[in-house]
Amino acid sequence: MSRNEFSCDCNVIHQNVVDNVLKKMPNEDTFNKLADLFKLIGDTTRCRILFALDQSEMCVCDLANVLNMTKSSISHQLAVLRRSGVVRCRKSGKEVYYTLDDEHIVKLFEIGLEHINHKG
Amino acid sequence: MSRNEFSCDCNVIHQNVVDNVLKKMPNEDTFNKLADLFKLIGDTTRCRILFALDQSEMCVCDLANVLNMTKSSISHQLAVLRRSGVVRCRKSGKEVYYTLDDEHIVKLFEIGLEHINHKG
DNA sequence: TTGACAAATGAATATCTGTTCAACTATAAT
DNA sequence: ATTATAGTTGAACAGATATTCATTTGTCAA
Repeated sequence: MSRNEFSCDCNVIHQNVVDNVLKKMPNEDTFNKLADLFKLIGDTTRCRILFALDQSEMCVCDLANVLNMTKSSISHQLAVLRRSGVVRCRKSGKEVYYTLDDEHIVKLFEIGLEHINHKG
Repeated sequence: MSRNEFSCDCNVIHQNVVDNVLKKMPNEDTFNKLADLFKLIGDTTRCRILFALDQSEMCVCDLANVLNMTKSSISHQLAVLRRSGVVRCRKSGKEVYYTLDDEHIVKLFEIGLEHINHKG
């Protein structure tokens, strides 16, 4: 009957509360996607890359200079961001130019900054 | 002159772009705080805890049942959330009741979900 | 064609982080 | 007092992840 097999090591104390919350909770897949989204921008390097790209389209070398990091590590992170569909790239000669491909991220940044300035 | 000592392994390709972006970029401390905030909600378990607490105040046992996890792991995560000031607790008898202490987080969830439903 | 440079990539390393396990505290009930 | 339960905590472990290093690809210039 209970959806808890053996993972939970205690009995329910407030059954009605638990049932009510369970009814309203999104499914596991939704939480995984949501957490993945925040994990994506929950890294200083990627935060800075996205902020930089929000200001201007840039090639990997430019980004490496702005962030003061190696091209390789930037490239690795750009690959992550590309796979997640938040940045797009365009090749021109030897250089590869990156741009933001998702405006939701900027919105999240704005609220995040608001939160930070509001608290400590 | 350049703020890049030896960390960056390439020369600037578009100096004006780099300079412009550098001027607009927030400082390192801001990025760390921002990334920490997103890291905090960038975990499935913590996401689910916060969602649950947004529905109703709950004790650790209730949460353990809702998430189908051990009390210990829930308690560890609650400690993280407490330290970051997003949840608050209230003791009553043997039980400890947790509530949300930050409405910004819920806002972030909303935009995150919007993004997820919009994309895949 | 050769050399130089931008970028990507795979493997290895180091670090970080979530869960488990065991021990402990505190409160309530018998 | 003793027992049971709610919750916390620290250490250990396992899995994830960011950076480094070495190598490779592709493009431009000489």
